[in-house]
Amino acid sequence: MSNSTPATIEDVARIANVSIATVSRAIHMPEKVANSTRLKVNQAIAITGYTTNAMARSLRLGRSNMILVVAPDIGDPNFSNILIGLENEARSHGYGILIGHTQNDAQRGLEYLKFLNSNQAAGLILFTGILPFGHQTMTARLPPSVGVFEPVFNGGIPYVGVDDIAGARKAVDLLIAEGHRKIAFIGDSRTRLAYSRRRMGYEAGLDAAHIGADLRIVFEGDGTIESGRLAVEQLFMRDTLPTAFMCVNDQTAIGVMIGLKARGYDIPGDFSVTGFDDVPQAVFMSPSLTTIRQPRTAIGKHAMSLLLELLSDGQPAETEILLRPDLVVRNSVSAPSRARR
Amino acid sequence: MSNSTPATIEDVARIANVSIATVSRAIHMPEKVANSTRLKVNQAIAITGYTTNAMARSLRLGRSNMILVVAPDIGDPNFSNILIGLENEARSHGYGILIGHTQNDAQRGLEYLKFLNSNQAAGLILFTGILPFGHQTMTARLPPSVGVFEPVFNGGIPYVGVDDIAGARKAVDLLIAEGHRKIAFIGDSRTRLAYSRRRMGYEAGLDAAHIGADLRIVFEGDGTIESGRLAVEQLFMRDTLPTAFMCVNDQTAIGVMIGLKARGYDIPGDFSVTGFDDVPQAVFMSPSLTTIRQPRTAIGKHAMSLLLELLSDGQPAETEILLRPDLVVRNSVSAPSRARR
DNA sequence: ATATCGTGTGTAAAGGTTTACATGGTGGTA
DNA sequence: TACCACCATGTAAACCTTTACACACGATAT
Repeated sequence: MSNSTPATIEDVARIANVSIATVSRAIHMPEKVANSTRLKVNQAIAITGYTTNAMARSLRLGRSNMILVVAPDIGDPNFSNILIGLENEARSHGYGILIGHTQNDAQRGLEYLKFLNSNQAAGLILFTGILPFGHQTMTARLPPSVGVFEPVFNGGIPYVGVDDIAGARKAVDLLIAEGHRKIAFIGDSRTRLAYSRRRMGYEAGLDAAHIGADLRIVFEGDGTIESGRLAVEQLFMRDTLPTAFMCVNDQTAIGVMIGLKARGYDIPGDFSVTGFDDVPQAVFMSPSLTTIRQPRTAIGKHAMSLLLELLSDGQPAETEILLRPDLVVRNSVSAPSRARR
Repeated sequence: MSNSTPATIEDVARIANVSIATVSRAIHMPEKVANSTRLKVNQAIAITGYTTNAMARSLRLGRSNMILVVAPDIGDPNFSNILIGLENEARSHGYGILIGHTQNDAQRGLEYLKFLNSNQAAGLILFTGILPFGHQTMTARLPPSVGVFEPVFNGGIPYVGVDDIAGARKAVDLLIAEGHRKIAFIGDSRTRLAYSRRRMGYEAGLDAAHIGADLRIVFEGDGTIESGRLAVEQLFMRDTLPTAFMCVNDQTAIGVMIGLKARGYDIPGDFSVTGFDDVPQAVFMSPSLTTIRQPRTAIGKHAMSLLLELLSDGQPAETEILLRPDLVVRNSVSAPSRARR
């Protein structure tokens, strides 16, 4: 049982006194072999401790049982929970997941492309909105792929994300319900499509409340903590102050809060702040951040099952799955202060 | 170039007008083939876009180019940065990494064991202090393995971690230097060896300062936020109050801070608190947490290079690599209040 | 001149699996 | 009884690579 070399299908066949073909069938197409034979084979498998050599199997089948997951940054706090969803779903279907991160480095992107070309992955999960493989992409044969968070630039790849417009709408509606009318949007329309959509939700909410363009303030940041801080500085300088800051993501919100606190303001007493994503830190901030939660594990699960579907059918059932983001009310929002209203 | 099926070594051989053996040699043992031939082969490779089929290669060689990383929980905030270190180091040596998490579920552990047995991974990185494979472990042939954070129970497996004793010593020394003498240790000696070592650092620090057993308070928790909160409750109930709480990890410290704040105390005015790990949240807490930083990316890098060494040599150069943890001074520690001293 | 050696290349086997095709046996129908 | 269909199983090829071994050729030593 604990021999030096692993048992092969041939060892099993010898012990069960059948051919290797029968062993293979007993494992993968049990209904094709007689009950008595199947029993013998199973016993032999138990005796030898045989497990199918995945290398040989993949070679023969021309596809592996691995899914490559490529993200720009695995350190991203959004990443790990998605990974859990991906991993669970994959494993329960006999697939494993391989991870790679590009750090937006074209060289590394190419390495993954080579990796895919060498047949090491049956499918691909992409976290970036763009294919990380440079211009070679056009000529490359990609395996079945699914995007996460937002559509993949080159098109043709289904994706799983969150309904950003609806999510943003929930945030802005909350602020309006609390009585805010002068609501700033600290955004970032350049890096991610999802971010542009959040802005659309913001605009839609104000439209619905008949709040005119004269009360709208939009600051274009880049989704980082620093850009949130910068937004506060700029708005104070231009003396166009809102009563609430609706931020495109939690990072930006953190920056905004740092900026406001540095100027001695109280949150939410003087200004309300909302985020988007519900990163793990959000609950530990002071005040804890009211934000929009992404159902991360569910996103991972859906993305993987969509991919698995693709792998078996060849045709995606749907090209876009948008999950419902939920409002998480904490302590960074209140009614606008009388003084500033 | 973008044919339907990938180019094989045979396609390259045909175009270069050599045998497949020569192609293989040109790629893997370039010094064995004549310059002119190597040139022809390289051109043919460029034309066909050939990449070695990793499945076939692994099958022939009897080992894969994948490293399996098994952690109890990939959502652990300590995890992702280590992963970055692991991934970078692996990739730069032509290996990819596969990830798995056990959630302390024996069933899943067994699946990974089968996975290893089917030759899909050349090596193993283990995050748990115990082998996650149940009692089958004894009989199993494990590939070369390296532990992270702490030694692996069954022994024989080298590991990379942090010098927990020295790290804890830095924390307790800081508290003592600030003037604290009655320092509680909120610990957890049961789940992880690393945690016991941190306690040893605590004891050693007090010994060195000649602070007697009568001033030492040790609460046995389980390393969770909740256990930190509970520790505060218990100590208040028993009316044995320290001036500082030295916590076995940041989670516990978070709990302690929640407990103290709930009772209306100011940190660090009334009580000082230290953590260990420097999780990403630590900086966002209020007050921000003074803690001991684990060099996570470096740990990942070292663990992987140790494993790669094992894969080529067969013999580990060393069986234990302890990295130096650094004190990160933030705002949760000050001199003890006069009232409580 | 022949023997010896080294260098560069080709031939073919092996690695473990899946599956198209062939085979043999059983039961049913004409 | 003869034929056919079907079912369970076996045989062998194929997937793509690496590498031990054989071979051919030219150079060097005897």
